[in-house]
Formats: sequence, C-alpha cells, structure tokens
Amino acid sequence: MTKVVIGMSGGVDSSVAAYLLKQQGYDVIGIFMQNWEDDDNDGYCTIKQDSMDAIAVADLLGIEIEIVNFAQEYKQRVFNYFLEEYQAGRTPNPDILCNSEIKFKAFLDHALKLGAEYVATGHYVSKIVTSSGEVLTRATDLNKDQSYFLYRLSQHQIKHALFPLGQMIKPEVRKIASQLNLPNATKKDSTGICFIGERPFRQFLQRYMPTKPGKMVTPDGKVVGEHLGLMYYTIGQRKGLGIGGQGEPWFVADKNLTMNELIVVQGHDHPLLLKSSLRATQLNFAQSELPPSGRYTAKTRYRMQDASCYLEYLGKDEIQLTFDQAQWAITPGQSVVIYAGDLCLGGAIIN
RNA sequence: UGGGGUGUCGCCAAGUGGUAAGGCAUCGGAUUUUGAUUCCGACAUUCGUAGGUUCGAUCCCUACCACCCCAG
Repeated sequence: MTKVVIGMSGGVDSSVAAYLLKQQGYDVIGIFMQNWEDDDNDGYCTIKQDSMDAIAVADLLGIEIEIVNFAQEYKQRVFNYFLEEYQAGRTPNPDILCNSEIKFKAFLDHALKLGAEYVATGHYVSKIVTSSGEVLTRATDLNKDQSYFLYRLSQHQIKHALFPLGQMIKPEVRKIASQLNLPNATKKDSTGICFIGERPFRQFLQRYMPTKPGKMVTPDGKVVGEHLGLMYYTIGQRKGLGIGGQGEPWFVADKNLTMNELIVVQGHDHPLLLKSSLRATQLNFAQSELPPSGRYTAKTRYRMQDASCYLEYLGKDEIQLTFDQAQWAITPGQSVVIYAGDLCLGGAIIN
C-alpha cells in the first residue's frame, strides 16, 4: 500500500481529504502541524481547538495521527522574511512561503522520512503531467482555487503531493463531512495568515515593529493626515486611513520610504492605482523549461481575476508583464502568478 | 473698533416653519487561507448658547459666544 501523510489542520477540507485518500486505498497517516507558538494569551489562538478537531476526525476515520512542531522552521523561514518585507515597506504573502517552506518542505521531508511516498493537503488545486514535468492546474471549484498560494512549489514538491480535493467543489466537501458526521462539518472556513490566524493585525505587527509615524500626503504634496508607520499599510488599502471630509474615499497609492510619507489618492479608480505593467523577480516555474515569452494570463493578488498579459524576460531572474488592461493596486512583495489556460505555470514576486 | 459672512454627527455637506438628505471617516457583519478591494448593516430626539414669536422652529426675531473676511 502506498503511504501518504496528510496534513490535518482540524478543518473540513483536510478532514475530507483524509477520508478520500483512505477510500482510495492509501495507507494514510495524519499529521497535525503546529507552526506557531503564541507568546501571549490573547484568545486568538485556535491551535488547541484545531488539534482536538483533527484528532477527533482521525479517530473517526480510523487513521493514526501525530502532532509535529515546526514552529522553529516557521519562524526562521517564513516569519523572518515576513518581517523583513514589512520593514522594507512591502506587502509579503507569508502563506505562499509557508506552503513552499513548511508544508511542502519541512513537512514533506518529515513524511519522506516516515517512508511515505506522498504528502497530501486539503488544498483546492490539481496537478497534471506534461512533457516537461508535473504542473499544478486550477481546481475544479474556481471559487476556492488555491493554485495562487502554491505557485512556488518545485517539480520535486509537486511530484510528491496529492490534492484529493482538486476535482471537488466545496459544497460537496461539506456534504461528505456531514454524512460522515465529522465534528467540524460546519466549522467556518479559516482565514487569516496561516497558523497565526485572525487577530488584530496592526497590533500584532506592533509587537515586532515599532510605530514610525509620518505624514499622509496627496501626490501633489498636500498633507491630509498622519500614518503610524509605512509598514502597516498596503497599496490599495482604504480602511484605517481615517481621512474624512469631502468627496470620495481615499486609498493608499504609494509609499515614499525616504520621506516616510504615505501617498494617498481619492477615488477607487484614480490613475495612480492602475498600472498596466510590472516587473518581478525570484522566479519560480515548476516545469523544466521556462515558459517562453508570449501571451498568458496572470493574477497579481489572490482572489483577483487573472488578466491577459504579455510575458518577457528582462534577465535571468526578472520578468516583465504587460497587461492588456491596467491592473488595480499592483503591490510590491505580492506575487504574480502566471497561467496558461488552466495550467498554473509559476510566478514571481512583484517589485 | 467699524462693515460683511458663517456656525447642522469626528470631517465635508443638504435642508426647511411641521418635526434633521447624502458622502467621507468610524464601528459591526458577509466574502476571503496574505486583515487589500468589494458588499451589507449601524451611526445627530438634535441643528453654537440663552431667550422670544408661533399650535409647532434647525429654519423667523433678540442678545450673547466663536470663527472667517474686508476695513484700520
């Protein structure tokens, strides 16, 4: 029997995924990953509840479950980067790194050591084999598709991954869960930074980065408010600026690091919020051959529609994408993920 | 000091003798494995203060206060 280690988070998705694997005849072992250790008791920590749910589900399904702690690795490989990026005024996506560094690295290594052939998760994504290797493809449930978060996986990582939910749609998953009487059948979908969870974000960041107040200015230099520190804001952000007064809402359009100024503009469709091209580095493509220059679609943020664009290489590790239609709030630190039809080819980090 | 103007929710801002629009901000919720966007909901028994006229005033009158502008 092929051995599979599945990451069980305590949520419905990974629970049903575990069930499906078992149905498919795999030798399934569940592992609950603890990747964050809270140094305070602010009540946002759901690890205890989640691990109990995972254990309850494993019991019900009749599979073994083990708890492993990757908090060390998470801090070193994900969280430090996360903080560095914020310090630099960018907006990182830690969950993408968490996937490539923890779930499909530390965890994968652990699984391989246990003699497993595959690691599985409850992600909504599929994969197929092409002449130049295995590639991820969009999930059947386009609404839940998580290929964006997994674009950094390498050939080796994809090869050893199983995604039982790739062809499922969420309502089916919920239905199976309730038919099985899983305790988490109606548990709310989790959101928030993976493992850190939902908590007041600014407060959380403030534990690691001191505030550094400055001015909020319009593109022509008019001071319209005060900010607490450029790292607490992201391009396209509207909420939390506190600028009242006349007319349309205000959005963050840019940051001036040297002046410590936040550039804000009024109106959702302000031209400064729309850019038709971008450059990105830290390329990652799964297949052995780089995709040739040409037309693809790409998304600049999770939950954005991917848009058609032209890809060209500016160097060994830099690409430029030119979109047919300007994209809203392209943000340094975020990832662009490139698709060819339903194939998720890979992507890079926006500069 | 004389002349003029203004004073409505944190900020803009309608309004009228008949019992307070809207927008921004804020807060709550929905959506979301990046607290971005988007969406929904809440949000002035009260209209600078004190009197008066009136069945009834935020809107009319009087005084006062505050701020702004022009004179000086």
